[in-house]
Amino acid sequence: MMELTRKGEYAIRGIVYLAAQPPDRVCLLSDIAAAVDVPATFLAKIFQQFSKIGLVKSYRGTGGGFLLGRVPEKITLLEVVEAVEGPIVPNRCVVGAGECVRDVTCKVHPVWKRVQGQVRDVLAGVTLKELSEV
Amino acid sequence: MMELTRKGEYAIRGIVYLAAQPPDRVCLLSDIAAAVDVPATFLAKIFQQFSKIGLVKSYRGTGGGFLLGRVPEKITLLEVVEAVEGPIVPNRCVVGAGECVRDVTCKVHPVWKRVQGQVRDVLAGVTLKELSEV
DNA sequence: CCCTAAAAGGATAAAAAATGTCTTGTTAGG
DNA sequence: CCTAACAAGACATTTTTTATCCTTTTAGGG
Repeated sequence: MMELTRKGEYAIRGIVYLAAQPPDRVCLLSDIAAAVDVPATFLAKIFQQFSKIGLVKSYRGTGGGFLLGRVPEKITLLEVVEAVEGPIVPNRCVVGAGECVRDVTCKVHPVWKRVQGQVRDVLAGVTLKELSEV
Repeated sequence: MMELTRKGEYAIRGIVYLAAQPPDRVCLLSDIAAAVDVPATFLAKIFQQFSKIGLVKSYRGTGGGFLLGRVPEKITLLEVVEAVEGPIVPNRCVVGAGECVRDVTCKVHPVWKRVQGQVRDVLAGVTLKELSEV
C-alpha cells in the first residue's frame, strides 16, 4: 500500500537531477535520462507533465532542452509527486464530499483525512533545494 | 497515489461490521458480505487472511462462521490494512537497507521514512472499537 | 455412518493500471 | 531547408487488481 509508482520515482530522480545543475544550464532529455537511468521515452512523458504546470521550462530545437521552472527552494516534493501521480488520496472516500455513499456515517473517513494531511505536510516540507544539495 | 485498493476497503468494512456485533456472536460470511455489500467470494479471501494472523477466528461446519480474534479495542486499523495490503511502504527505497542502489546517497529516502512513520502512527492510533461505535 | 453446512485453498479469468515504445507533429537554429 | 529537440497521440506489453469457480477439509446432526 501507499507505494510510489515507477513514474513517481523517475519523476523525482529526473527533477532532482535538474535541480542539482547550475542555474540556467539547459539539459537535454537524453542526458537526464541517461544520468538518472530512466527510459528516455518514459521520462519525456513525465517532463511534459512537469512542463504543462510550469515545474520545468522547455525549449525546442537546436540548443533546446529543460531547466527548472522556479528556483529549487520554491519547488516542493509534494508538487512533484502530485504532478505525476495525481492528488494524494489514501481512500476513495476522501475525494470530494458525497462521492462515498457511506460518507455521512463513515467513521473511517476522518482517519483517511488525517493520513492525507500528514503525508501532504511531510512532502510539502521538503524542497528540491534540500534534495539536490551534496 | 497512496490509494487504498478495493480489497483494503472491503477488509475494513467487513471487520468493522464484525466489531459492531455483540461479542461471541458468530457471523456467516454470506451475511457479512451482504451487509457490507462486498462480493462474498472476495470477502472470503480477505477473511482467510485475517484468520491466518488471528485477527478473526473462524469455525467450519454447521453453526460455523467468523468472530473477532480479539476485543475490538485491541485491533488497530493499521493491523487490518497491513493484513490485506501488505506493509505500508511509500517508496521501494524504504524496504530494508540495501534494496535501493541509491541507498547511501539518496536524500529522498529519509523523507519517505517520515511519511511511512506518520501514516503508521495515524492508523495505529485508531481501533475497531472506535470505528464500530455508533 | 452419511448428509449438509460452512470455511479453506487453489486455479483461472477478466478488467484495469502501469510501463514502455513508436510515429508523427511542432518549434527553433544555422 | 535541414537538422535538432521537445510535444502529442496511438499502440503494445506486462503486472496488478478484482473477482469467480471448483474441490477439499472440517464440523454438526440425524
